[in-house]
Amino acid sequence: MTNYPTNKQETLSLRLWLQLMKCTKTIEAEVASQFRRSHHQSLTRFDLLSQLYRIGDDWVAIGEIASKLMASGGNITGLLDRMVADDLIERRANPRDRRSFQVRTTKKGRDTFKEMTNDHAQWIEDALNEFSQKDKEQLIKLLVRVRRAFETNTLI
Amino acid sequence: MTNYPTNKQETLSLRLWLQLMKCTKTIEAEVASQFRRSHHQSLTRFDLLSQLYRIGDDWVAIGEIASKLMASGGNITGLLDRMVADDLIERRANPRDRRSFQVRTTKKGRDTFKEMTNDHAQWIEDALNEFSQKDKEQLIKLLVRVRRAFETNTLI
DNA sequence: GGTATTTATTTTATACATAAACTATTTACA
DNA sequence: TGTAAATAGTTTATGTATAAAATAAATACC
Repeated sequence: MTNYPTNKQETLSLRLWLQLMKCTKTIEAEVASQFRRSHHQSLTRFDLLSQLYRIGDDWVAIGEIASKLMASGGNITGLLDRMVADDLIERRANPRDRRSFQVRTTKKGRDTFKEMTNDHAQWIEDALNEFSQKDKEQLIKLLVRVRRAFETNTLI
Repeated sequence: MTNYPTNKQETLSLRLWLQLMKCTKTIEAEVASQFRRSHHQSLTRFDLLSQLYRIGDDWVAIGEIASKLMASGGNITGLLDRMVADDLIERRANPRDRRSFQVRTTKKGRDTFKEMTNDHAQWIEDALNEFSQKDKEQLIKLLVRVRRAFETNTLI
């Protein structure tokens, strides 16, 4: 009796996943709150500006950014609308394909992104400066392995 | 000329944080999508049911769960409303404090949680079974250290 | 015992996430 | 060339997140 699987003996794998999530959420919440306070911008917007920067701050099709953001179509329209309203990006019709639209950062968008990036890098640097290069490298290596394991595992 | 700070030389700390986020998001998206498919439930609901289970599936004040979920007040009311509507939890006035309300899992809520927990543990176990116990333990240790570093750093 | 403060929750407004249905093109190809 | 299929975005519906204001009851304290 009372011998049913306890459901409570957390395996090591499960503990690993829970710690991973907890760690990420803690940092993410902190960074997001800093962005809101210091720049009145969200992490999502920062992410989008990063993608545009990576592309070279040139005109890009909406679908291309959407895929890089892992944002599902329905979401991107409103996000871009709001960012256009705030003059961070501009939108135009694709001259070659009348189904398609393109966006690009404005000067204000680029300036905002630059400030956000600098702050962001500084916060992370400050928080993690106690770690040795070796620790960081090992952690990165393990994280990449975990992600790969998960990706290949779930593609089946 | 063209000698401005490139803003592009990602430090090791930054790379660590980006990999951490990428890893977590990948797994989280997968788990969330499985929960939706298999149980028509969200990660947030699973999280809430977990907290209730941890407490012993007894009546708990709404504020207490809210704090454990790191959900900000305004959010919890709607979440609970929907879960009550789905008969996963029940709500009552606190007999001792007329400002306060309490919630508790229903039988359906407990059953749902049990099924979700089993599936969840299985998915994680399957995905991470290639890792040695030593790797997992080390990763957990590092993650806890990272989180601590961040928590203490930002409390200042 | 009455008033100020604190506490518990809800309401409101806004942002962001997903999925599914829809519109307007473009492309493939018979 | 005409029609089916694919593609690009938007719209709609719903769920989840934040912050700030509102409501109501309990507590503190003079």
